[in-house]
Amino acid sequence: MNFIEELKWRGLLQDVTPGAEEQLNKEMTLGYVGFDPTAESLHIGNLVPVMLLKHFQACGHRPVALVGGATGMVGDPSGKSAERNLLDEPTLRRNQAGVERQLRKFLDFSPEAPNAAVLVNNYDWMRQFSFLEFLRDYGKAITVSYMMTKDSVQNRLDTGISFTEFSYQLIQGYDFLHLYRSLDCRLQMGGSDQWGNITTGTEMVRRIDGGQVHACTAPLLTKPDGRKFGKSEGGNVWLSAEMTTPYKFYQFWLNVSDEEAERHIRIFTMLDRPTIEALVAEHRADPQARLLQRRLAEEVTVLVHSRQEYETAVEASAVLFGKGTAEGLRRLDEATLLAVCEGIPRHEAQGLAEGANVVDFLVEVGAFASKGELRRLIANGGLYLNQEPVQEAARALAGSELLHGKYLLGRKGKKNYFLISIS
RNA sequence: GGGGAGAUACCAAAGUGGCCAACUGGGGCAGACUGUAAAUCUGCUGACGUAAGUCUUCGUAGGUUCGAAUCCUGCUCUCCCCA
Repeated sequence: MNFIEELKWRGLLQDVTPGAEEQLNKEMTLGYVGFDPTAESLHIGNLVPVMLLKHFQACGHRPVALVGGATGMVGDPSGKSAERNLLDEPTLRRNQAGVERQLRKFLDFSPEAPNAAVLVNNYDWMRQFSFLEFLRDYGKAITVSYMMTKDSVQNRLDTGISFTEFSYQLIQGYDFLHLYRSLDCRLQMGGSDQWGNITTGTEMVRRIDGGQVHACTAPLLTKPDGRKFGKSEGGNVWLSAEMTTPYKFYQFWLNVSDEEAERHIRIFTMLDRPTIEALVAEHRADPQARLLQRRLAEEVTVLVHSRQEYETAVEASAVLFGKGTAEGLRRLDEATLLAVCEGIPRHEAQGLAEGANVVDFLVEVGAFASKGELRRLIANGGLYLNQEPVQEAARALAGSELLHGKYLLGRKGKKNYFLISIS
């Protein structure tokens, strides 16, 4: 399988250096992607470069996942409109461990495979560098005017950029040189926002060692309206089950628009071309069945979580979004109810005073942050309890409304559920 | 080193003594329509309060004033020009 061709039809290729394809066709090649540990978990935006590595391996090449323990200490200016605060050391190390653990899951590291994946951390080779040594041996190879031409720097010239973030590309560039020297790694991949940083690397390898290395990038995903990809109601969609429950994760994919679904199924699944084309055709014939969304959600949830967690998410979705009438909900036995609600936010209450006011109660247990907000929501008709709309804010709650005498299933808008359990 | 400009709510950006909890746009949330879609339309978007209203907010610390986001001073940060 030709890697570059594969990326092309999947819509995963934005830029590629001339000669990259020849190199890949010539021999098994090492290629790397860097992940800076800016959070304890990767999010679905990072899934794009992860897929690059997966396809790279599937095409017979050897993927290197680089965790940016060192680069993460400095801060990448790419795509940032302002200087960020540096993460402290303990946070960074915790994040690093989390990211490493996740990366291991996506690639084949089994030692018997000739193209087994490799995991490295640039902190390992950057930490022993002295500042002077780095300046003398590597900083000399790159001119300031070259560094200034990068978009990531240009965009910050008016609003300000520290020397620290300005230097980021040198550190990342050195990574490439290091991997080239130590592993004969010849390709760096990433999102298109990384193009500037990556080419600084290829340039350093060329000027310092006279080596020829290559780069390719994937387009930055945006929603059809141009907004950033990867956020859903209330924030990022994380790969960690603790930070984004598998249910929410599944729901995110199930909710993508038709347009996005057609693009995403090529990007985020390993399904082959005929399979995908058939699915797309079938979906277009009967869009309301949302076949594409279902399949996409299945593939990605199974990849990131597991088959079992996927199945739980499907069951929960069926109950919450099916013909979920109030009576249907009451008929569920307690175990099923709890299983269904596993992935949704949960709040504990110390007991329910008979006749307690809805607004006061929900804010008290922490389901909502502000009474004003909740009142507005109710006035708009957006609050449901046990699948029935709440008409007025002053309504009182009765103990008889509780499911199994201790649960209250709330819903904000069409799809945001929460469960309150009362002891 | 010298001179100039600036810091406003999630972001962008008005406001230059009371009419400002702060125009507007984006984002976000909700409603209608639908397919848990897109597009469109509508409402909301500091906290508390049914409301009248009260409280906290315009980089930061003080000051002037009956009254400040708006005026003055110190501090922090940013940008531009000259050297």
